[in-house]
Amino acid sequence: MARSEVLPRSFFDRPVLDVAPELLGAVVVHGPVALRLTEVEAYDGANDPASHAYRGLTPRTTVMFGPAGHLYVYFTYGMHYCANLVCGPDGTAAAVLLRAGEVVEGLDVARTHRPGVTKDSVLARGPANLVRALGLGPHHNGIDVIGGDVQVRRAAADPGEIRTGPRVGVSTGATRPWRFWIAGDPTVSAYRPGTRKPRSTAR
DNA sequence: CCCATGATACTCT
DNA sequence: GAGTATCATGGGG
Repeated sequence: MARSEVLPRSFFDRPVLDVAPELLGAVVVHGPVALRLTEVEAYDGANDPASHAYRGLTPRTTVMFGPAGHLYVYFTYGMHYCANLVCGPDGTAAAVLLRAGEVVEGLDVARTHRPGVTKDSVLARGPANLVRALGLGPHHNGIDVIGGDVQVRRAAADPGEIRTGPRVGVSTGATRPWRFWIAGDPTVSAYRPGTRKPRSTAR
């Protein structure tokens, strides 16, 4: 039987809305820690007001405009790092934000990355927590995930279990249902489920 | 359980 | 100078 195959660059070098849902279930590996992705979001720089790259190339977004299969790590809210997988051809700025996952290997090491956390299901819940659980940091910005320090193994979630909804924390382009997660997964469910009751009255 | 708020520093205009 | 692809905590139900 096939051992888990490392995703090739061609997997990432496609439209980001195709790649994102297929990443659910895939396993990100860094050192002893392996993480099964349970929640991701797509960002499409050219067409997406919520993307960091929407306003064009800046020093920070250089990696997003580069070739597929590299890691884009950014700093936000004064204290957190988040990680994306760059998609699409060189010159475009699409990427998939890694929002949550389940630690499936190296649990002991992942716990040391998240001191004080007692429930394993929250080790990698939320994009900044995921980065910490994996032991990633700003120095991983731009690294190649094909044959490098960080890799992604192919594995697919049950298509019937995939849900979509609006992205978290974005103010512009918020209606686009470009968040994808695995239904009922404990690493996702407590974190802003897509079924918020809308306030009926206009404001 | 759910919601509201403060912390904190980098990036771009 | 304003905004931010967030998290942990604390209070109320």
